[in-house]
Amino acid sequence: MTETRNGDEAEPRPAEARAKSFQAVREAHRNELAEDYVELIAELISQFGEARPVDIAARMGVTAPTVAKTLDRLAREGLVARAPYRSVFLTPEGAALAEACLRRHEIVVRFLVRLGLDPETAEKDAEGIEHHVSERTLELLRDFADQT
Amino acid sequence: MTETRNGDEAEPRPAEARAKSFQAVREAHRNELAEDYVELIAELISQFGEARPVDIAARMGVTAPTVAKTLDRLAREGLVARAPYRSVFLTPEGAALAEACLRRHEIVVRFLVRLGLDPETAEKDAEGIEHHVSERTLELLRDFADQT
DNA sequence: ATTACAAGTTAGCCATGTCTAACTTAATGC
DNA sequence: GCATTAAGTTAGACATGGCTAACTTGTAAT
Repeated sequence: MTETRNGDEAEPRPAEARAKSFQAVREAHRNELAEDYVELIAELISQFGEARPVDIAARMGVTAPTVAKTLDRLAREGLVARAPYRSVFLTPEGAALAEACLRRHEIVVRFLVRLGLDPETAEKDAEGIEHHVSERTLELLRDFADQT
Repeated sequence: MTETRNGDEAEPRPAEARAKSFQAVREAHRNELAEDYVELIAELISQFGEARPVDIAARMGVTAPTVAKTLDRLAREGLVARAPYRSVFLTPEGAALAEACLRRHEIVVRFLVRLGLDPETAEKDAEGIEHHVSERTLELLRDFADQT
């Protein structure tokens, strides 16, 4: 039996298309942490001149060893540069990614606020949403936010 | 040195608030898979009368053993009921969760389409976004989508 | 009734992301 | 300059969510 189906009904949505969507979400999840880190690191650097693991930990809401492990991965991936017992810095690629993320983040926040959400909740929701917004959707959100 | 800071500048956003946002996102991620499964199972049941692991696998874009493992977890959590070599069904809690998710999913899709996105991309983006939308935001999206 | 094939399961591997506990290094204050 | 303490690292545990390979079960067709 392959998918008992009464033939004349319209296919709600092909199985493979859905599979692709879910695969894309999983893919997004894999990048998500990296994006949050470089975004935060960029911010810390512009605020304090450096990004220390302890500050990252406080803002990400995780412990220091978790930060260390993640930074190792990001270094492996060429997004950050680090030396033992020193602050973290972004590579050019890391900086580029951070900038793109920051831009996207701000668009999402601006959109949500424009929609009528309070800034605090907007920040919170944006944190989750931003990684799942396609380029096309981002444009639309921007247009909406920029509407007079 | 605790957070070198020049004192008179306004705090961009308190560290603990951000930590909370990220923790919320991680929390959402933990529920995400469960929600996607019950949502899909509900749909398969209404379409075909039953939800078979093989159909779930095809639509989630994963292999059968992965589905089996996940279904075991969902059963442990009381969301689905299953017997060896049989189709899967939802418990009352599972059905309730599925309904809530479906409702949310549709609002997000409707909103995106209303915004000007093509239905296919809307479905795709919704899959990622829906799990990160607060109740308040959902209301706003609904209002926007329902606007004449 | 047997056989063959599709579906489901089990076992075991791997990477990720979290944690705690224990240790090392660096910097600060006296 | 030495001791104290904060920051960073290392080791090791655990859960999750993927996978492949190999086995079992159920069913459909001859």
